[in-house]
Amino acid sequence: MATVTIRDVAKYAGVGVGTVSRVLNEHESVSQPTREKVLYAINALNYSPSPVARSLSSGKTMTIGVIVPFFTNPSYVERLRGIESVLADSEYDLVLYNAETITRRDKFFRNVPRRERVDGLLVITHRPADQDVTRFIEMGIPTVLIDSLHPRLPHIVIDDFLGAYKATQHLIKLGHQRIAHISDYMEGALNFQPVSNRYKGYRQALNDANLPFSPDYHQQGIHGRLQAREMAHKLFALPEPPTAVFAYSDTQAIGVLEAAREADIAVPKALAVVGFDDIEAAEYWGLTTIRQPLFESGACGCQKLLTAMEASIMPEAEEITLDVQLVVRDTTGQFTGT
Amino acid sequence: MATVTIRDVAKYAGVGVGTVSRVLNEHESVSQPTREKVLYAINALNYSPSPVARSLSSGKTMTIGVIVPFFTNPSYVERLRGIESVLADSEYDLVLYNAETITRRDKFFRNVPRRERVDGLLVITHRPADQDVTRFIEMGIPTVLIDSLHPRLPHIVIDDFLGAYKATQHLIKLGHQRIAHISDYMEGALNFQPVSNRYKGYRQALNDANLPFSPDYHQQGIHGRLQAREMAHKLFALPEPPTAVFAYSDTQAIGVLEAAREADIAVPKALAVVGFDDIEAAEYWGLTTIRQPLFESGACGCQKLLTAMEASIMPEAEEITLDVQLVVRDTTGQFTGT
DNA sequence: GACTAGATTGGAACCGGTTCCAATTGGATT
DNA sequence: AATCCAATTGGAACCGGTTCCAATCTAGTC
Repeated sequence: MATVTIRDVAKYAGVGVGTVSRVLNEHESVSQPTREKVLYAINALNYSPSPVARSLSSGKTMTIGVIVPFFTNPSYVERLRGIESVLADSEYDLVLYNAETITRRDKFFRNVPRRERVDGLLVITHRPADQDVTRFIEMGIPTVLIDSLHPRLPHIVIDDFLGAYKATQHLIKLGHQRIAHISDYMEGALNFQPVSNRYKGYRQALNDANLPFSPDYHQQGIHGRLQAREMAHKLFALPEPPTAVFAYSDTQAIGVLEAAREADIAVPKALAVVGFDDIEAAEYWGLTTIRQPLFESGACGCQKLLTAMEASIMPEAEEITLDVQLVVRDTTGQFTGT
Repeated sequence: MATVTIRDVAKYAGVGVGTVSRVLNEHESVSQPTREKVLYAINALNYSPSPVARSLSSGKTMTIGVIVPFFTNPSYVERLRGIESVLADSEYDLVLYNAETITRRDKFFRNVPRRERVDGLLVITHRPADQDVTRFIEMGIPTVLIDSLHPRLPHIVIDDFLGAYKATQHLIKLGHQRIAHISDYMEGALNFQPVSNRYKGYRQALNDANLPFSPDYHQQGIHGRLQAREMAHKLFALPEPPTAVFAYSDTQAIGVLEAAREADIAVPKALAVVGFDDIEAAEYWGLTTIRQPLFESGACGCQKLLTAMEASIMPEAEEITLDVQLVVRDTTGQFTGT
C-alpha cells in the first residue's frame, strides 16, 4: 500500500498543501466549501497524517516518557495506573523506560530528554543529579518527579519520615519495645531517598519513646519478598529477637509474614508486623500498613505535567506532599509477651 | 540550547553531511582519518542525532507498540515483564497502549499500526478482526499475538481448554461432584478467546466424568477480585451449593477465597478452589492453580517479533503453544462431605 | 605517461508534515 | 469607478536526518 501523503490529498481536492494542513489542524481560516472538499478527499484516499513527519516539523512528539525502576513492582504498577488514567483522556502516547540499573538509568537520563523524543517526562523514584536536571531544563523538557525530589523540579512526594514515624509509634503504643526495621540497602547503588527517610522516622520514633536502637535490628537487603524472608529469619535468630517489625514496604512485610509462618511464630501474638504502601496484597494478608496514595501520586504528577506542557512552559518547581495514613489490620495487636 | 544538526557537524569537521551520516551508521567506506575528524567534531559539538528526523527519512521508528488490556492486572504485568526483558537488550523503545474498552481497542487497531508509528506490534489477549489483520499486513507492520490468535499471524497461546480440563479433572479426582465455574462474561464486549475455551474445558471434564452441569453453577461477571467475591456468595446461596469452584483466574479465585472466609466456609474442607495463571499472589494464598508461563509468553512473543523485524519480513504465521501445569497447593483436598 | 578500477567523498533530493509570506478574491467604502 | 481591507488560499522553505549518484582521488597496469 503506497503511502498517501498530504500532497496527494491536496492534488485530489484541487487545493494547496497548506490548506490541507489547515483543515487537519482545525485552523479557522478555511472556508466551509474548501474544508468539505478536503475532508472528502481525505476520506476518499483513506489518508491519515504521519506522526513522525508531523513531529519533525512541529517539534512535538505527542509522547510522554516515564522512567521507572522495576515497573513490575506492585507499587509502581499502581502509580503507572494513575498516570495512564490521566493520559487516556489525552492524545499522548506513553513510552516506558524501565531503569533497573544505574547504567540504564543514566543512559535514559542522558538520551531520553530530547525534544525529538518526548514532549514531557515523568521520573519515578529515581533521583536525577544536578547536571541531569540542568540538562532537562536546558533542553526545555518539562519534567515532573514522582516519589523523588529535586529543588529545581516539581515533585510529588509523601512524608516518608512521618509515615515511618507513625508506623513505629503505633507499635510502641501497643507496648512493643524491641522493634526491628527491614529495608533496602541505604547506601545502595540506586540510593533511593525514601529508604533513608523511613529509616530516620523509625529511629526518631524510638528516640522519642526513649527506646534503645540496636544495629542488629536494622536489616538491609535487596528489595523483594524472598530477600525479606531471609532477613526476617536472621532477626528471629538473634539472642533477643524483636517482637515487632516495621518493614520498608508491603512486599517486604509479606516476606516477614511468610518467615513467621515458616518459623511458627504467631502473628500478631508473638510478632507484630507493619508494612508501607498499602498495595492490594496488603488487604489479602490483613497487613497493618501505612497507606500512601500511589494511584493519586501518578495521576497528580501526570496532570501537573500535562498542564505545564499545554501552557508550553516548564512546570514551576514546587513540592506537593500527599498524605500518609496508618491502616490498622490484623498483623498488629497489643503486646502480650514478657 | 540551539540544536546541533548534522550539517553543523559536517561544517565543523570540514566534510559533507553524507560522510557524517556514514560515520554515524557505521558504514564501512569511510577512511580512518575522516572518521576521526567526524567523531572529534561530534564530541566537540555534543551532537546527538534526532530520532524523529532519522525515523522520517529511514522509515524506522525504533519503537515497539504493545496493545494490552488492563496492564495493571497481575498476569499482564508478568507478560510485560517478559517483553521488557527482551527489549532491554535491544535499541527499541516500548510504547504502551492500554486498551480497556472496545472503543480504545479499535482506535488503537486503526491508528497504531502505521509505519511511521511503530516498527512492530505485540497484541496481548485482544483479538484483531480479519480486516484489522489485513490492515496490519498491508501496512507491513510485523505483528505477534500473545494469548490471542489469528490464522494469519504468529501467536503464542496456551491450551486453555486443556488447563481448564486439568483443573476440573483434579477436582473430580478428589471426589467432588458439584463443581462450579466462575468466569468473565463469555459474550462480553471484549470477547476474549480464553474465557470460552476454559469454559469448554470445564464442561468437557464434567461430561467425561458423567457429571451433570447446571447453568446455575456457571457465574459470569466483570473480571476482578471483588466481583468474584459477589459471584461466590451467589453460589453459596444456591439450594445445592457447589463443593468446589474452578475460577477463570487466580484473581477471581482469591475473590472466592475471601468470600469463603466471610461466609465461614472452611477451605479446602468444605470448599475446594482452583485458580488459573499462577500469579505471585497464588503462592501467598496457597492456591491450587494452573500455571501458565506468563513471563515466557511475553519474552517468546517479543523475541519472535524482533527476529522477524531484523530480517525485515512479516513473521510467519504459526501457533506456538506453551505448556500449562497443575500446581497443587492448599486450597484443594479430598472431598469429605456428604 | 596514459588509462582504469576501486575507494572515498560531497551534496542534492527526498521523507511528509507545518508555517509563513505573498497573491488572489470579493465586498464595502468613498 | 477606484481604492482598500479582510478573508482565504497556494506553495516555497524548512525540520534533520538518509541515500544515491556523480565527482574526485589513489594506486596499479601496460
